[in-house]
Amino acid sequence: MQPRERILETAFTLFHKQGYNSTGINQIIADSNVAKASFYQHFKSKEDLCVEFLNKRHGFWFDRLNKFTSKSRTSKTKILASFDFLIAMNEAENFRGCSFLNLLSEIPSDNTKILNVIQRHKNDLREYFRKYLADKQLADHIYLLFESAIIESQLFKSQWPVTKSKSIVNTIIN
Amino acid sequence: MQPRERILETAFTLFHKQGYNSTGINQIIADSNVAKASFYQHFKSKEDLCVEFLNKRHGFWFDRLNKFTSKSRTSKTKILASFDFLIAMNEAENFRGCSFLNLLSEIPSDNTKILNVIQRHKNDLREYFRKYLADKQLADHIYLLFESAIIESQLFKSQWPVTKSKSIVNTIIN
DNA sequence: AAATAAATAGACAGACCTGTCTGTTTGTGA
DNA sequence: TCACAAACAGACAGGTCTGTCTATTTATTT
Repeated sequence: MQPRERILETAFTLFHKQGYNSTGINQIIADSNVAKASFYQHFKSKEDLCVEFLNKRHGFWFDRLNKFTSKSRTSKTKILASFDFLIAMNEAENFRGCSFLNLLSEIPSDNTKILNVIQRHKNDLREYFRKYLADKQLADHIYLLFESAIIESQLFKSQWPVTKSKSIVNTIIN
Repeated sequence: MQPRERILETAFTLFHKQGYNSTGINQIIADSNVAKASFYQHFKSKEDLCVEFLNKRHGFWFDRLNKFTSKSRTSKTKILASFDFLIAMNEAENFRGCSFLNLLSEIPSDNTKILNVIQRHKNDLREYFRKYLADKQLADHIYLLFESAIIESQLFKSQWPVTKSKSIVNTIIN
């Protein structure tokens, strides 16, 4: 594997596991067996790597979501399966929550470059629910419960917010 | 004002405005006109100060919430007013979101000391809604929408998630 | 085989951070 | 007035961080 990909792979793991500010360039290059000069040949700064990480995570996350829900046929079952996807992700990633929301709290609020990537990701998620539902109000309602499910399960290190959100969605959806 | 209080006052402002990791001890003591030795006489570490900051913020936040909703008489209007409180806070604090949720993303996930304080705060908020509603499922539903309203308005730097959540709550509440 | 590009190791600058320490000044109560 | 405690200023240790630099080695291409 090429150095650039090794770096992205390592950043993908470490940024999500440890957070952005707690992960230094030195650890990234050590773990990916790359020289520091090579790193700065491929990425002009740590912030640059962060943007690429978020883009990679964006693709990864939606791919997995779509794969996970692909078995479901109806809109309703697809949406309910999306909550099951959250449960699976919490399990697989030890309740580390959403990389995008975590970064939102880590960056200064005037960092528009990264903020834009985060907003784009969440807009796509909002659109994901709107795609399946004619009732846009209902779609937003579900989007808000979905976001809560993510952040609250991270906070309480428990699946109850997801299962509760899912059961609420099950009743409000027609 | 005594040094200890000056420190807490400064930390209260800076931690919320800049975040925990972006605020150094040196800035705190400079802004509060206190010697470094004095700081470490009152707080054994930065983490120690962080816990006290969260406790102060907890009291501050619930005080303001209760004051803001005190005019409302019924459970329903009190709950709806709680969302108006969020709007006012976003306005006053420039969409910086919830200090507790922000810290959740900043600390390593094994920091149980701070995590406990965060969980306690959110449990109290969950209890706040349960206090007004016999239907505990409904109370949790509102709690989840309330949390979404906080985090999403911070994310989009916009009040729409709050007004949308509020209007949803207005329809699901009896 | 020679030339060019890419990757390597790792020292270094310059700036931050937390926490400790020394020594001085101020304030208060006996 | 004397003693004691509290706050002061600020140097310092020891560690972190990002990003730059030199100099060497490996690959690839012509």
